[in-house]
Amino acid sequence: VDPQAWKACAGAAARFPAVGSRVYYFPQGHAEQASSPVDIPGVVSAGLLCRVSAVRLLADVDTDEVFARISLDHCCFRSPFISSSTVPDISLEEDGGCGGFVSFSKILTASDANNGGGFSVPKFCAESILPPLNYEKVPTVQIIHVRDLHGVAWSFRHIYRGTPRRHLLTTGWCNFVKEKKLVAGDSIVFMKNLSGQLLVGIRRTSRSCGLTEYPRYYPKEALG
Amino acid sequence: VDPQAWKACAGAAARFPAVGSRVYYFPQGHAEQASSPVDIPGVVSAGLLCRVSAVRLLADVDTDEVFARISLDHCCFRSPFISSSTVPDISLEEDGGCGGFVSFSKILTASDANNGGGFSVPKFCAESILPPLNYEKVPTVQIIHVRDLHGVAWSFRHIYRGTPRRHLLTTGWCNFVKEKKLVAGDSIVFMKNLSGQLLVGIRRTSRSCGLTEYPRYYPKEALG
DNA sequence: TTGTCGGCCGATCGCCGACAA
DNA sequence: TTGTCGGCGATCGGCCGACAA
Repeated sequence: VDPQAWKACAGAAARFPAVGSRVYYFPQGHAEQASSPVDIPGVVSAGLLCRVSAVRLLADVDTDEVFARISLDHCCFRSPFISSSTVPDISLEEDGGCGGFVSFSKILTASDANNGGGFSVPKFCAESILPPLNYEKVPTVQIIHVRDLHGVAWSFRHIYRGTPRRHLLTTGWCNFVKEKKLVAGDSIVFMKNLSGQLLVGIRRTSRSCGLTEYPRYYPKEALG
Repeated sequence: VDPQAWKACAGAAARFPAVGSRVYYFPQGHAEQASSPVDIPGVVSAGLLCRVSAVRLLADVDTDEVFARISLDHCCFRSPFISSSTVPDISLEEDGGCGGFVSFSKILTASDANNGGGFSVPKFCAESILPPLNYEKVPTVQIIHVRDLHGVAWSFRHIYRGTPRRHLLTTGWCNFVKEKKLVAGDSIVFMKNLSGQLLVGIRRTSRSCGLTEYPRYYPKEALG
């Protein structure tokens, strides 16, 4: 995915090593996070000096969560290594300035995540990222087109209404919440890239990982 | 699952070998149906004489489709073997009479499978399997409780109405259709076992295997 | 500035008898 | 006997401004 979008979604604390830098690989730390068991005979807790041969910035195809795949080289050891998005204490790769790429993240409130309602867009986010509205027309409304990190297109009705006036996303929003399985506490990241295209990313609260809601089997009594 | 329920769902043509009988195992036929590749070095197309050591009657946990797991013994070869529900030309195991176990199957019509409507219960099915209604009360209605082959309980509102009168399942039915992903052309099997308990099974049309419906991402234009 | 609430209006769900195959 | 249809009432989704934090 786009590196700037990746960083906006991963958050300011996200770090990953530069390609070519030397890092220590600790199987212990890997095993604690990996879903498949890690067992490399002869490698003990001391750590293994490696060279970073590649870093790929990716987004989970199901959850949209961003992560980095960091490939390591060793004399007799080569393995893909999936890190979490926050890997502190490793050398930082920085680019020079944001260069017109802007992003804004908001933690979803209960009202945002209720499928009954829309999404309250903070004023700063609307004015800095969303296309400008024609405030002379009433209702003051437009359809915005956004792509997620996988390139899938979404549209939202963006309206400026209420007393006092505020920015809201209505039609299209609840469908997005449903599809992405968002809950209150998750964050949404709105971004505008250099071409002016809108992107949307997701940062989930740890509690919402892998949660699944099963429908009910037992209808209520319904005697006529 | 209950052997009689299994047979009612598999259909009259279903056959499986008796335990202890001798059968030939053809890797070719197995490989054509298996989802995982079958590769047994040294076994060629000639077939392998085996003894049936066990037959288990099962229902797929996702689709409710019934199948038989037939275990085979050979001098130096033992493997679980999953057959389809129809395995002709193998010895037939028969039990003596139905002994009070009754079943009725119906192919779902468009009206049955439309989530808008209910299910038209054929008169013979209602009178031979469903609990008797009190026809003196109006509306003539009851809630029936049914278990699927996995033991999951479902309830349906069973009403006798319309001109001319007919049996219908209404409340609860459309939820069942949704959960089981039934489409027109699939069959539903209603059964009553020796204890008078109601069971429900499913036989799917081949076309509906593994079909998945994805929701739409793009809401229609909705300018106010 | 923005989170939550109740009102309200329109769309949809799903129960109904009519009618014909 | 039963499949399909249009009608229609109840429910729900979701858009709205009011109001207060």
